[in-house]
Amino acid sequence: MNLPPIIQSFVLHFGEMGSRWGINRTVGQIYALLYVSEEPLCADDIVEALGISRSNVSMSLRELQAWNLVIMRHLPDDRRDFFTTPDDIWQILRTLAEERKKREVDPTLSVLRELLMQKAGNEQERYAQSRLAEMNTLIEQLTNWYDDVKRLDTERLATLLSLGAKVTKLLDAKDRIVSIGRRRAEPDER
Amino acid sequence: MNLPPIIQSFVLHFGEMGSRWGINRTVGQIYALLYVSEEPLCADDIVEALGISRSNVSMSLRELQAWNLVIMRHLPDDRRDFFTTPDDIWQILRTLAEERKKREVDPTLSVLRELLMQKAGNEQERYAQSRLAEMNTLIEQLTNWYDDVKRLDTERLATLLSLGAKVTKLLDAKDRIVSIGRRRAEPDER
DNA sequence: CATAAATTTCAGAAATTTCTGAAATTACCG
DNA sequence: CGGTAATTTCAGAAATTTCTGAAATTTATG
Repeated sequence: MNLPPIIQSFVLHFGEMGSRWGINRTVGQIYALLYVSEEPLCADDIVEALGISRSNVSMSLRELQAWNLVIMRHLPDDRRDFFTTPDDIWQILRTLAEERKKREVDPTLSVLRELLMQKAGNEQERYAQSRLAEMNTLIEQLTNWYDDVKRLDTERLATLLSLGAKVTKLLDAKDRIVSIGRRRAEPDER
Repeated sequence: MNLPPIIQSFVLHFGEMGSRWGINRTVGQIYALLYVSEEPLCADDIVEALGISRSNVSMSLRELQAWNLVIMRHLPDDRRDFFTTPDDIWQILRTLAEERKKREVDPTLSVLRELLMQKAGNEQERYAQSRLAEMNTLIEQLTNWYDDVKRLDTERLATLLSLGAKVTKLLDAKDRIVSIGRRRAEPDER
């Protein structure tokens, strides 16, 4: 591996974190490299930059494509495939959330629903089902919230984020304001 | 493994999902078993239920304790350690979020900050740093939001969730209401 | 359609992670 | 203390995942 120091550190870090994030080292390194590269890279660029085998690059790129985390591009008069990450980091975040949900949450939700349809055979199973029901409800609340929020454009999403918990205070304030509005004048919104 | 069918399916599912969630099969199975068990279990109960070695149970419980996902309890006149999960699933969610942040996000944030302090050696590194800066900003926004929201009590958190994207609409509405309030009367809140 | 370039596939090697059984340690009790 | 039950540690075995090189396939071109 022969990269400028800052880039190398970043690439190595992503490689090490890979296992915690459910991807492997090479996939993490390739992603990091593409993320900080201004121009799209072809497979052999990656081989050279990271010092890994061509076939490993091929399989790892395939993995990244399955995650929708990289974009394949073509240059005129060049039949090689080139790869980049999207420029917009908010878009990357959305993709990441979507794919992780698909892989890490949806299968569990579907198992929970199936197990909740079954008839408990004894007291032990009845208790277990009550716990599964709690988990199911929680995950449904979270995914409903997520489905709602993911449709926001970036600007509104950023607003929502910057508000954080203040939202609930705003809600309280809004209730008071509405009641003041009702007392003193008829607002044109409910 | 000899468990009632519903519990067995749930335990096996958590085991399979384990690798996607960054824990291993046994840890996933033990957690699932404890989660659906009404009474605390001791290590030998787990050995028997899951058909795995005593030492594996010991190491996996240690791992779950490191994640703060299980609680150790003692029964009178019994020197064995018993284990359960917290009853409150919202509390479980908070713990999970906290621990995943600690393991999956914080190390990256710290690397990003360090790399952003360094002086770029060339144009390639300058571009890379601009990308790192974007990532750093995004992660900071997300973690600030998280730090804010995690302090909410369960009721307010549930309210926030159920609102979802409607929050931004409420904000718009609130602006209009406030302006109406201002025009027609002096509200006692800003 | 022959050739060449690029990419993918895949069997087995290498590396890593997980699991076990035996031994060591700890905690408690009379 | 000495004994016993419970737990932990850890070296190596087993299982799984990752990686490679060689061969096969795909794609474009004259």
